[in-house]
Amino acid sequence: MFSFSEENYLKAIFHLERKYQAGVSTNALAEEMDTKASSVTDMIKKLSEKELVIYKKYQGVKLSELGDKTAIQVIRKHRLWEYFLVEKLNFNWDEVHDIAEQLEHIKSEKLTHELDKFLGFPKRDPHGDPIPDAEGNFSVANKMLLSELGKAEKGICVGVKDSSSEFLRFLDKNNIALGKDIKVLEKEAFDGSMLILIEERELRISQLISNNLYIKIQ
Amino acid sequence: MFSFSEENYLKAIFHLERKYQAGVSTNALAEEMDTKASSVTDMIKKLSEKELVIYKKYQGVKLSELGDKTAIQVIRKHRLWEYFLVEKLNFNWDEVHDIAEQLEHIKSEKLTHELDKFLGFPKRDPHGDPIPDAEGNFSVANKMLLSELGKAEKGICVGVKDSSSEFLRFLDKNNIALGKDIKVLEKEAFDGSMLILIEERELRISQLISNNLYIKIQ
DNA sequence: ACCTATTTTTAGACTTATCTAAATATATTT
DNA sequence: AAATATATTTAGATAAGTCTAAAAATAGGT
Ligand SMILES: [Mn+2]
Ligand SMILES: [Mn+2]
Ligand SMILES: [Mn+2]
Ligand SMILES: [Mn+2]
Repeated sequence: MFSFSEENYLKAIFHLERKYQAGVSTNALAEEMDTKASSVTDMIKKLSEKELVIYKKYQGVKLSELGDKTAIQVIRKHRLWEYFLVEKLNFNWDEVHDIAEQLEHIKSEKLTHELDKFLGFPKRDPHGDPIPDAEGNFSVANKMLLSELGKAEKGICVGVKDSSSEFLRFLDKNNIALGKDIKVLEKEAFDGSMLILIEERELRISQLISNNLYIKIQ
Repeated sequence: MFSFSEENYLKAIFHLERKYQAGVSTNALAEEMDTKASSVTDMIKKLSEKELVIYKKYQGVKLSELGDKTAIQVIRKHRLWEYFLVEKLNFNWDEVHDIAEQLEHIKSEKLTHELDKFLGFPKRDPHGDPIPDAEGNFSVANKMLLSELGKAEKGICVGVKDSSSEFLRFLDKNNIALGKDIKVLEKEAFDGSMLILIEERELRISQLISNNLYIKIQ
């Protein structure tokens, strides 16, 4: 159907549309895809010919209905495979992204569906991101960033915003994991750092950390 | 490491070397790869530059040690994924080949190993073909073709030579499956057809069928 | 040994996806 | 409103993998 490269562009546009709640600029896409603006223009033209995106010169790009649907299916596969790797093959959550980048391009609707069934139709991937169902519906969670919580407020850790290996291993090292209760004990106005209580341990974390942890309030 | 196309060529050369027990000709490879001889020559040159094959103009091609090792790893992944699809995801044995053709190119040694472990280190794929271990060792079985059996001889069905959907579905329809006992009741000299006994049922099969079923004698 | 048929290679072209450098359009400042 | 800066597109090139058509090498038959 579509090439790996086309699928990767669609996915990138999908994420950038949500990030900036607007059309996606050539430069933003070049940055996200780690490529040059001229390459992006070329690809956008091709995606536009295939009716996957809506594109007007110099005006940025956005996904068509078909492009959106296609991007979601790629994301669905990515997250299902990540879940598979962690839950069935003993991978750690910081090791799965690159492999899922490959697996997300495998073409077989039956495979995707049977994998989903085999995994018990999981709702979230190892990083707390929602796994769209076969129809493309995401289950939305009312999560917020830990940095938005005030003193004495608490919630459950439900996701990470940054899912780089570096950040995930930092969390591992400090025993921060999805599903754990977190309570804000102190909040430092000067640098945004906070003292949190997690599993009876007190831990001081910088704002960079609290800005990348999603919390659900009960 | 290597491209999908390169890996597919290596695999094809590997299979043809065994099929003809000799160097592989450009035309044979073109036929196997479903492409043109000129494309084969181009690719062979590239593989030769990368030291994956030994090639002398007009003299055919054979795998180097590195090429052999690489081909075996691709075959290992192909067969492990086929096993996974049948044993864990409820695929029928005639549905898995095309998906495995995609999955065999996923690059991650850890993934291959963890998958192998998860599956219980299976020795054979759903078609009875041996799955090489991490070091590339195949377990050899002393199988023979059903067509080579004489009247009153018997054995266990352990593999298929042709693993096309058409053949596999024919076997399904006639309740022929790996692991079943087969006894030759009659053998017709005229057309090579035979009457076999399989699970208390008598079945007449043409030589085309008996030529594509592997049997192990007790 | 020569002629012919077959196999294999080469030459030149095309597609996809990328790049650099240059041109053009849009946005921001003065 | 003009000048300048930034963003985007175009032009032309490259690499991988394929193709067709033509040339060259090998194999077979007499
Ligand atoms: Mn990921
Ligand atoms: Mn994820
Ligand atoms: Mn197969
Ligand atoms: Mn197989």
